Amino acid sequence: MATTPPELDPVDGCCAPATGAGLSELDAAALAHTYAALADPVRLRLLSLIAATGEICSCDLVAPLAKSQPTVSHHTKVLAEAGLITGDKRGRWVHWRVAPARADLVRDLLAP
Amino acid sequence: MATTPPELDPVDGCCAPATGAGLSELDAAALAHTYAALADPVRLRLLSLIAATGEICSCDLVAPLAKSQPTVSHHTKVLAEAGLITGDKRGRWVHWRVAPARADLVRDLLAP
DNA sequence: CCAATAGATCGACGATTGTCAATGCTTTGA
DNA sequence: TCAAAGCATTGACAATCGTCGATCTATTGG
Repeated sequence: MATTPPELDPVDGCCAPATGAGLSELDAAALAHTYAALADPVRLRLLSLIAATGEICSCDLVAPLAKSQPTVSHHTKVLAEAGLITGDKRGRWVHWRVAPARADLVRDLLAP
Repeated sequence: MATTPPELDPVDGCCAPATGAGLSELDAAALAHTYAALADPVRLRLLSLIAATGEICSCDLVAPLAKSQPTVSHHTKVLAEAGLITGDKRGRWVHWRVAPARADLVRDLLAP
């Protein structure tokens, strides 16, 4: 390794400065968005409740999480926007499930 | 559903208040801490650079990430505190590597 | 010993986030 | 048709976070 730092040009004013190896900035942003959805204890417990029950209604999430209804609604929205869960409204209730395409991933994410 | 929240006592000094299924609050907090470390695009690119090179010095991280030196230092600290990377100081430089115990995990986390 | 360099820490700033009370919308049951 | 229930949205607030300039510490080379 160089005893003198390689001094790649600081920023060439234009495009992504040749990160060379590693994640692209786009991939990094997308990944970070997913991990941000998992970066909250309440959301992790929420997700694990959904994963454990297979399907659960929002009204049955408020009590175990010990959070207000708007707060639970907020967290389900974040997880849904990250594509980790999907909810379908049947009558008065919204039933949440792990997004099918992400089922395996979610299982791994909850027990790493 | 109870219209009144069950009023679990915030913490009963003892055990996890019957979440029933799912993650314990302790496990959730620990997991969330790890995912929080991954919830930033710059840290993900930083981690992928370390993973790609096997070992890299801080001075070689500033340019590819296009962030100031204090910012890079901050991010390496966050990743290290999450146990994802370890750095050893050799002379004037700190060399960063993926934490050996987490190598497999990190590989999966970067290519999910 | 001194000047230079790698890196950490501090202080400050704007931006984002988690939370709840209040309110609005929609669907059901009577 | 009406009251109630499930859920979303809004607005506000404190707390946390990402970033950088300035500064401090430690190590090297001369």
